[in-house]
Amino acid sequence: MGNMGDMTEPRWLTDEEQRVWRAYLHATTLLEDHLDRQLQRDAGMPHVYYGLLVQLSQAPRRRLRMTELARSAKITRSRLSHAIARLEKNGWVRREDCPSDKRGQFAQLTDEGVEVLRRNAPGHVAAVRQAMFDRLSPEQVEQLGAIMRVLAEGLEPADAGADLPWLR
Amino acid sequence: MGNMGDMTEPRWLTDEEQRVWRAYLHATTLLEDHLDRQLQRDAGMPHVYYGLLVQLSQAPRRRLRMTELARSAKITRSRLSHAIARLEKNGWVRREDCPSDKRGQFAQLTDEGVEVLRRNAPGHVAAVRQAMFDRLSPEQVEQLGAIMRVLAEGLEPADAGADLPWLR
DNA sequence: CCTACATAGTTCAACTTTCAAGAATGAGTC
DNA sequence: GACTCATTCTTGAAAGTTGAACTATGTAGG
Repeated sequence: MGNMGDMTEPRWLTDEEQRVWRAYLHATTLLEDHLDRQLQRDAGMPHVYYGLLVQLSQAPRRRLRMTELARSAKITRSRLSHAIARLEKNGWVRREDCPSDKRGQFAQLTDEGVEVLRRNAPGHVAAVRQAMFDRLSPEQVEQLGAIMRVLAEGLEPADAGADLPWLR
Repeated sequence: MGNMGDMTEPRWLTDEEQRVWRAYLHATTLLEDHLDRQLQRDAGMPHVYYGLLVQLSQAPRRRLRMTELARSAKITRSRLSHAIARLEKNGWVRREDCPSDKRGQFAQLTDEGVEVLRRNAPGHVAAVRQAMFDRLSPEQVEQLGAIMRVLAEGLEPADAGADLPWLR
């Protein structure tokens, strides 16, 4: 059932495409693992959690609504709830009620959280630089940026509209 | 302690580098989530597990030693043990003792496993194609391949030698 | 006000991943 | 053989993630 009514042979990947796809998977998993370990070791949290602190640090009053933070970090609200609970236990984030909407919560970066970022940002930037920017030519950096923007665009509004492009 | 003796101001990312880095994180997480959901929905397993079946399907006799499979899939042996246990419960993989090394185990793809792949490969390829290759120009595909190969190289021998490049 | 429905965030259970042991076998040396 | 150390794979507990169900509040229409 499902898509079995499609008689056409699927368009397999060419050899070149397969090579690129594997290189992509290979490199992205290695890099994510590398950063995860670096941050787990130095800062005591996974990469995603670190990203949450960064987002908060750049927000006005160093705080964001949960939904907003989830959206900008590309994670589910459920995952964010767990993550913030953990970061709160660490003392790096505090929750605050939203006055204008009693359902709402702000996640706010504490001074301790700022300090954790201050202490770990150099090491993290160094890791990113060493893994990526020190190895690519300026042209490649530009190409990578363009490519990643295209890919993100294709997945952004995500599932909605993906099958119905005329509704965009 | 650690790297606090370093008095030099860390080399922060330029604006352009930051944009590229964010685009990279953004696109890679969206894509991985997308494929995970596609495969979870259609094949009942996460992307990594699907990758294990693919690796096995391409190996001689459709089987690989655990360590070999872990290495080629870039995951720890521990993680692989758990994963294979789960796939075995599904009936898609079977374990076999290695005659020449009594510590060793083969993971072998079952006929059922082959069938699962056969059924899901078209959908998966379509997802990959739609997310990546249908959106990039041939030049971009080539550029992406080159870039990813460079990044992988830098992380490949991984932690060993990373801090001691003169030992390579 | 009341109903119906939408939105914000949390919680629970099932599942996956990680990390630190641990059990068994292999390999080298005396 | 006995000792030591390395390698292979597994296990168990803790941490993280997911998807669905749930609570509470907001919003629109009668």
